[in-house]
Amino acid sequence: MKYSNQTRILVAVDCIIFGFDGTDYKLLLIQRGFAPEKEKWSLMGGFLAPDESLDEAAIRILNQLTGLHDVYMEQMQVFSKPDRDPVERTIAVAYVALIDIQKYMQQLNDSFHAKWFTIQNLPKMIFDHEEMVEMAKTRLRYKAAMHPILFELLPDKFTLPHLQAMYESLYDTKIDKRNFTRKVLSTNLLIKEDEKDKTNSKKGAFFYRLDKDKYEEEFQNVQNFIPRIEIPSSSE
Amino acid sequence: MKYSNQTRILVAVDCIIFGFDGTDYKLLLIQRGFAPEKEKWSLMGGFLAPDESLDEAAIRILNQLTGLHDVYMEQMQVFSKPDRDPVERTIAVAYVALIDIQKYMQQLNDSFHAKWFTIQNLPKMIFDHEEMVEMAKTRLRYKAAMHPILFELLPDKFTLPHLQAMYESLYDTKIDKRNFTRKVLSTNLLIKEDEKDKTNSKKGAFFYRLDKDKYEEEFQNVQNFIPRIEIPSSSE
DNA sequence: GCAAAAGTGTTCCCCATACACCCATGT
DNA sequence: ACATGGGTGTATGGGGAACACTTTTGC
Repeated sequence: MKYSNQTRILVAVDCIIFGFDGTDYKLLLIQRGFAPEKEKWSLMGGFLAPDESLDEAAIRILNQLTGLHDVYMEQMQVFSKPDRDPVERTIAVAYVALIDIQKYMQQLNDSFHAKWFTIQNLPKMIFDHEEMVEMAKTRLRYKAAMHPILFELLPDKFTLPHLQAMYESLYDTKIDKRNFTRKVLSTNLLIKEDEKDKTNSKKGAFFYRLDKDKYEEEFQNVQNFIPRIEIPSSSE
Repeated sequence: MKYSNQTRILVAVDCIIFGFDGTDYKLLLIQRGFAPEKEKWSLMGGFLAPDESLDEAAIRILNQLTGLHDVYMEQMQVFSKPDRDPVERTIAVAYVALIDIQKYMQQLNDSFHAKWFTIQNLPKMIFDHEEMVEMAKTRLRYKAAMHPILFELLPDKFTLPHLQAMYESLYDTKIDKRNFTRKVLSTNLLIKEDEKDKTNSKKGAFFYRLDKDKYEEEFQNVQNFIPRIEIPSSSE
């Protein structure tokens, strides 16, 4: 039995994939090799299959491109303007993924002609993908101000200056390192390693790693990572 | 031209409609008069039409039931388990609406057999609608702790005790009225009227109304309406 | 020995909380 | 006059922000 007289619609999933390279936020895009909008860049996307949920579809699509599993990903919003895809009426469910660029580098699937773009310098994209990215940036800023979500972008071992640079770059602000250190360590989410990272200084900065259990346990707690910032608007 | 070899899917819109009657939070449900799941209650829903966006569909569907325009409504999340609707594969985009019960009372469309339920005492619902409602409650608590969203549930004129009761009920807590008053008034979102509401006391409580312009301007600012509350988890 | 980044403590101020009494009015 | 809910001020403490010098080590 079916519902009669109703329109069935194509459902796409598009993944907005963020990374951080130590200095800048990056977005992973693929070059579209076919019409329409050949030459323009595109989010990694695909269509919802009959036997999978949207979350499963998003995981599948992300994995096709990056080879990664166990990536932080969440549903953002559906884009549904009737004419957003000129080929056919399609609605697109946008997912946001945060990945550690290092891991991706190792597992890249090159057949998609993917490329990282710094988010201040994005190319023309197809359809409404630019709008999706704008919303994702806004939400990331909104959410990261209150939840320790940016850890998803970090490698397993990272330094406090590295972490601080992520916040400073995301909010385009300078943060006092003493206050930042105190605030971050007071969450007890970080575990100090003995090892140091000497790539950025002669003295070297201690590595930390995330206390995974505590992180998951306390993820929802509202933190206050960013001082005095006008937290950007969000439709959430 | 069309995309070939892809599955088209039915797209539903379901509206989670909250109200507040001065004491309790309410949810507006309709009784399903047809199989499957006859007798159970349901969110107000409908299917996405070919020429409308999801936002438009949600507004249309809400209007059919309540007759209301200009209602606060936002997209929550898509529910997409392959077997969520036994009739046919359907994905459902859940929208959350906040309405002033008084206004609704005047404009109710009775042909849907709609009824308000207090949210502590909800009936069995069809499909995954209970899950949708749970998520909506969680998000409302999450968002209302930081944004002045609950004003959407209030009539044009309301009193401070009325407003306080909304917060106390939502978070199941007692709030000190002096601190609450100070905090709320410090937002400058409220305009005091000369008139008093005498329905709840002999002395009467002053009416306030919302400064609409300021409200829209500052909606995104992160406030801090709820003291010492464990803000409930949210997938946002 | 010097340049360049990492690490570390203290003071102050503001804001959030806790707390109790008087006011207005209908009965 | 009294009961009921409405309205108001103050004192205290904690946490966020501002702020500068020492340490390490590769060159």
